[in-house]
Amino acid sequence: MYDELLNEENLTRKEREKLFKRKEILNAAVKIFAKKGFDHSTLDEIAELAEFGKGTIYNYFENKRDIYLAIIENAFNDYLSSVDEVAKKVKTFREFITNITRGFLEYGINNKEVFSIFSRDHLSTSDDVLKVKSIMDTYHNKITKLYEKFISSAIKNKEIKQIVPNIFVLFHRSIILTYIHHFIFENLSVNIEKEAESILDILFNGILYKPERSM
Amino acid sequence: MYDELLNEENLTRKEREKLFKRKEILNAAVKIFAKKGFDHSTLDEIAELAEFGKGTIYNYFENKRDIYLAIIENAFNDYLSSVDEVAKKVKTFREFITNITRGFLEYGINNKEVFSIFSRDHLSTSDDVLKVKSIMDTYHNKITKLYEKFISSAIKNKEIKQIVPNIFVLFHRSIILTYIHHFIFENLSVNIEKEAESILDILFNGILYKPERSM
Amino acid sequence: MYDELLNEENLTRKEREKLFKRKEILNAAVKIFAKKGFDHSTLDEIAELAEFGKGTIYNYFENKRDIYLAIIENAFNDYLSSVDEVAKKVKTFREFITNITRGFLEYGINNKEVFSIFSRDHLSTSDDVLKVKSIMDTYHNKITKLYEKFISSAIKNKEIKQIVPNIFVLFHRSIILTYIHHFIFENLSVNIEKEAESILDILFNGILYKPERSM
Amino acid sequence: MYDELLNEENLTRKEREKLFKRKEILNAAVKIFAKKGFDHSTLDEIAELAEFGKGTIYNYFENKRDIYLAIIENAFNDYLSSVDEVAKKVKTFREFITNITRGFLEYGINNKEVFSIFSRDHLSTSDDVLKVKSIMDTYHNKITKLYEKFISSAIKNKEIKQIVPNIFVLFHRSIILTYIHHFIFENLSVNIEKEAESILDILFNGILYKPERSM
DNA sequence: AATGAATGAGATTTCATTCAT
DNA sequence: GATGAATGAAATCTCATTCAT
Repeated sequence: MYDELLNEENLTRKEREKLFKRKEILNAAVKIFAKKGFDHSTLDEIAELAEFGKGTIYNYFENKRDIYLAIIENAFNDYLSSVDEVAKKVKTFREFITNITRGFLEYGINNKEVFSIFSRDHLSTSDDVLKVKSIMDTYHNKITKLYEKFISSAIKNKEIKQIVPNIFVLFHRSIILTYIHHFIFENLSVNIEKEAESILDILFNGILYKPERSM
Repeated sequence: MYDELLNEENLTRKEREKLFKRKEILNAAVKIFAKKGFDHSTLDEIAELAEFGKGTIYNYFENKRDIYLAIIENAFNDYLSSVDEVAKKVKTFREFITNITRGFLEYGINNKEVFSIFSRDHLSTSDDVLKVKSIMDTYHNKITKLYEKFISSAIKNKEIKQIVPNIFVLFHRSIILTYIHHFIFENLSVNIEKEAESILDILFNGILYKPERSM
Repeated sequence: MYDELLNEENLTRKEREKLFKRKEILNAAVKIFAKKGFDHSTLDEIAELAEFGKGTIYNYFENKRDIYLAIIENAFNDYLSSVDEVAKKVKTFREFITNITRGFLEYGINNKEVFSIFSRDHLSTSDDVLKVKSIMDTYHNKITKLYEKFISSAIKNKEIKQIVPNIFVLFHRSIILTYIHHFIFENLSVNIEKEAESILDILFNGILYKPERSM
Repeated sequence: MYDELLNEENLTRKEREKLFKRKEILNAAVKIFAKKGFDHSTLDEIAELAEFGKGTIYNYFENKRDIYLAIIENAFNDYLSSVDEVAKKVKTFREFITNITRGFLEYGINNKEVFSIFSRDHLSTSDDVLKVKSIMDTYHNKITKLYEKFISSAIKNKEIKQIVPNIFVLFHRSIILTYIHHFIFENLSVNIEKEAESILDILFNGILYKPERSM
């Protein structure tokens, strides 16, 4: 999404350059934040990795927190976009969940740093991160809306049990994050298709042994 | 577990006193850390809440990080102890999971502060300055060992699918934490029995609609 | 006034020590501020001159501005106290003005640094010094009140012309400051009695009521 | 005086243009400096108000301090010029003082920004980083010279008391500044003639030689 | 000549840790 | 053992100045 902005025809060279540099800074910041967390990351480190002077960063972001928020916001934006895209493309609940699961897994595996930031702070309550909370809330609500449509019709059709959409979204995300965490943690390579299959099997059918596969 | 140490007969009064004061400090620290996170908590605050002089803290802990690690360690210790206790008490896989689910839910709801710290750190993927990951590793492995016994026999008995213990532990923990977080966040009151039931239902049976209950 | 606090019997040794150190810092700060002005004075300089670590300053003052305000406030406090003291002691307008002129001259000559700060910023409009303005206003009003009693009775007795107290206070202060400035500027030694006499001569022979106008 | 430079015939168009732009910058700078003081004014603000790029400023001034000094110098220059002009025009001491008083009052009321900067600096006693004192010294001496001629002849003619020219200049300036400050501060409208009269009345009836002393 | 992005020195402030009492 | 005053390293952020375009 952000990247696409760079290709927009209707930007001047200057503007494209500015956007490009901004992205360079964000890329550096993601790496530092992922490794050390927000509070232990210093602007010196970020600037150094971005190969800019410390002061230059402040021409692109108001302050350190802003950089962090931009990252979080971008990540959620990507998340939301991908869910939205899927929602538009598919018909059934199962298709919806399958697609999202795959997309999410893929994103997480390919963006370990973002994942790391995301999973590190998403339960923090520090004052400074209240703003993060509110961003997350906003996106969570939008995403939930997209799930809801599919969930409620699936419930109506007696495809799935009576589940609370809100919880289900958390639940689904939590399973996927767990998987991603596992693969990053153990430094394993991932076959997206296959892992998505496992996740979906458990999600839909649970862990009980069943001789006849129902999926 | 930690508390039991205080009652141990084989400690002198001095030692018991020391241990008691150490615990006082930890109790204060948990509250502060839970509220503000590690970096925004100051030793002044902790000392004040613990009703000790700031310097005194250093007679009980090497430094601020040590206090934090002690808390994390205690939390994982409690977690391990409770899993261990259950493992000793029950026979079947289902009993095992049911008990742990209930116990964990109860603990989380009743120890919001510890839960808050724990859930912030239980997924750390990089070992930053806080060195939480190495503690986590150790405990995670021990806990996985305890799960394994039940999982492998359940698989053998065709009670459950072929699941990877390692992932399952993460998975189980994650679901429960998600629930707890949800209830704390939305400030809802929790019926432990009932919620454990929901969790277990989804875990065992998945979300697909089934007219005839199989549990 | 402030100094007297140090001798108060009802303070513990600790408290007296604290007050003493605070004063040490203020003394250092006055010198730096006088020489360089508020904005060009650094805490490093102040700390060094006070022979304290930079951080120590913050155990006695909230921030740099606070140090400045304490100085301004002390100066005005001294000023007010001395005017008040005189007001209580004397009967006539002429005695009042004479005493104050002498006292002020003496203070200014003996506290060149304070004078320097005082005359440097008393017309500043920088945002940061708005607080200074309000302190100055408060004191100016109190001091004007003390003048008023003498002025109005002197006007009634036809000793002096109809003058606006508010302006007169400014005016009187301004004359004295001019003198002090001159002596500091030219680095001259001052005979307080004599200079006060000159000032008063100019001042009085301007404002004295005279039936036969000579202008 | 400075403005006249612009009309000088012996300048090329280029030079006149350069001078014009320099003045544009100074006009902007005066406004900013008056409002925020030297240190809280940024070159960004000045450049924006002057409608130039930040870098352009450096084609006209060596650095920020230079801009400030140019303003101070201009102000003192105007001050000196106007005193000089009056000195050339009038004969008597009283005319001299009357004219200067009116001129100064008028200038101050009509150039609040310049007045604000001027009155902040006219008493600097230590030559800090801004190096204002040395400019002040030079001008003060020149101005004193112009006063001296009138003062000494007036003393000789027994029009006025024996006064020190140096002090008298300060004194006169101080009274006027005090008035201007008062009117600006209280946001009062000023009748120049009338206020000049008040000032002169107080000033003269203090310093006029009077055979019959009333004190 | 005009520009404004890049820069880094330098300022304030915080706070974990030390240590003399 | 308990204390808290003293400390200075380290962090964020600002902004005058430079310089390539």
